Amino acid sequence: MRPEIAIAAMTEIVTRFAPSPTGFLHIGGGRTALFNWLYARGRAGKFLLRIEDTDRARSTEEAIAAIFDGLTWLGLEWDGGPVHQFARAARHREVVEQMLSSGNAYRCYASAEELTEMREKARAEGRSKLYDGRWRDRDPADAPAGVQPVIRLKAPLTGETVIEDQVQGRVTWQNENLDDLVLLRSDGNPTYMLAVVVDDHDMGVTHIIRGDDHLTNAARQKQIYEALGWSVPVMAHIPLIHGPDGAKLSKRHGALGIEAYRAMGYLPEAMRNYLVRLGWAHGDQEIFSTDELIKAFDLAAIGRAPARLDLAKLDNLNGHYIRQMADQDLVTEIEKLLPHLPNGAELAGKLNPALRAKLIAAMPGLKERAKTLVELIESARFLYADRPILLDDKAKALITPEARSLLGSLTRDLAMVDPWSAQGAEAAVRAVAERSGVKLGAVAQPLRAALTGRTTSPGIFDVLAVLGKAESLARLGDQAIG
RNA sequence: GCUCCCUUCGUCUAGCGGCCCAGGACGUCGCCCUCUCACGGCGAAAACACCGGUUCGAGUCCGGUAGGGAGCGCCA
Repeated sequence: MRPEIAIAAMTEIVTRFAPSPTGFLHIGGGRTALFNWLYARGRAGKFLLRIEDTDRARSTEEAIAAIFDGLTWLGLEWDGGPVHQFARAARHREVVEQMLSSGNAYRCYASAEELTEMREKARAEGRSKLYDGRWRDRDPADAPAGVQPVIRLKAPLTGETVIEDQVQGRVTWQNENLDDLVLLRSDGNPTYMLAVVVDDHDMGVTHIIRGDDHLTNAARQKQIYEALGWSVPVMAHIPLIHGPDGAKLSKRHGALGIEAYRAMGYLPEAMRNYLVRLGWAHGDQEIFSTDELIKAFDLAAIGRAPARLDLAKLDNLNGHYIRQMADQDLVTEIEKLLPHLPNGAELAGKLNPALRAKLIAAMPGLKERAKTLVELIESARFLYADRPILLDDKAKALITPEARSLLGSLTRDLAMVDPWSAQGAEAAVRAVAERSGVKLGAVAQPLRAALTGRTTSPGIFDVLAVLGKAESLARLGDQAIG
C-alpha cells in the first residue's frame, strides 16, 4: 500500500490495456479494459492502449480493428495513439544488450532437444524449474559453432520474489523455483515477458491491472524489472470470468466478441454496469452512472474469486437502462444498431421521418416491455408491418366469430371518434364492451390481435393513438364483419 | 506432476471478531395493480464447503481436508 501512495503523490496514474490482436475483443478483455479505464479516469490519470502484436503469424488487422471498435462502443476512450509492440523491437533488443553487458543476462546455446530432455527430467523429479542453467556461468568460448543463442535472464538463485498485489494480496515465490527465462529468441526477437516490461516502463505505466492468468508472469516480470533497476508498477490481478457452468469461458457461452453483445441489443452503459459489478462491489449499490463508477471504483474492493457470467442479470440491467433512456435517443440507438443486425434491412429500408415519429411516440409503451434493443425492434414491428397484418397463432385464436362482430361494432364506433386520441378511443372501446355486456378484455384482446397481430403489446389505447385513425380502422376492417 | 490463487443463497455480492438465528440485487414462486404482456408494489423459499484450533465470542483470525481455477514454451 505504501508504494502506491508514494507514486500517486509524485506522478500521475497511468494504466494500460494490452490485448494481443489474435481474435476478437472478448468480454473478459472488455472488463479488464473497463477497470483500467475507470481507475485512471477516477484519478485524473491516463489510460493507454498497447497492441501486443509481436506474434506476427497470429496477429491480424481485423482483430486490431475489432479491439478499437469494441473499446469505442463501450465508451472507453484511450489516451494517445495506440502503441504497437512489434514496432518497438529495436528498443527491446537494446535493453537486452544492456542486460548482457551488465551481467544480468547471458547467452544460452542449449538445443531444442536438450531443452526437452531437461523438461522431462524436471517433471519426472517433481521439480518446477525446467531449465537447469547450464550456460549460466559457462565460458562463451565453449559456444558451439553455427548456433544462434537465445539470451536468458540471470535470475536470482536464492531468496524470494514477492508481489504486493492490490487484489490478491502478498504473493510469494521461492526464487529456486523460478528458472532463467528467455528474453531474446535466437532469431533476435524479444519474448513477450521482456517486451511487456520494457513497454510498460517506457510508457510510464504505474498500475498494471490485468487478468489473473498473468499472476505467475508477474513474478518473472518483477525479476526483469529488478535486473534493470527499474521501479515495479503497482499490480492488480483480477479474477477471470467463467461461463455459467463455472468452467472457463468457451466459445459455447460468453467468449463472444463484444461486438456480439452489441448485436444482441445491449446498451454500452448496461454492459459497463454489469461488467463492473462482476467481481467488484460498492456496498449494496447495483446501478451506477458512469460518473458514480469513476468516483467509486477502487482496486481494494475487487473480489478474489472468479465470477460466472449471468445473462439474465445483464438483461435486467439492460432493461433498466432502456426504460430510463429518452425516447428519441432510443430510436437513434435502434438506427445505429440496424446495420449490425442480420435482418436489420427491413426496418432500415422503411425508416422514413413519419415512421421515426411513430416509433418515438410509441417508445413510452414499448420500452418498459423490452430487455434489449432487439426486442424493442421486434415489439415495434406492428408499427412498420404492411397490411394486412400477419397474425401469429395465438392472435388468430382470438379472432372468433363473436370477436369479429365485436370488431365490427368497434369499427363503427371508432369511426366517430374525433379528434383521434387515446382517451377518445378508450371511451369508444369501453362503450362497445358495456353495450355488448362483456368485459373490457373480451373486446381489447381481439382488438389487439387485429391491430398488432399479437396477443401482447403496449396498452391498446396507446396503440390506437400511435397507429392513427385511418390505419387503425383499416386493420380493424381486415378482421371485422358487419 | 510442480508453482501460485480461490471457496457466503441457483447467480453477482455485502460482511473487514460481537450490530448476522447473515443484508441487497438478479432469477424463481405467490399476491396486488391491470385490456394483454411488461413496469411498479408487497411477500416467500434460498447461502457462511468441511474439520480442527485461537477467543468470553468466528462468516470474519490460524491450520488442515475437499473442491475449483490459473500458470508451467525461443505463445501472448
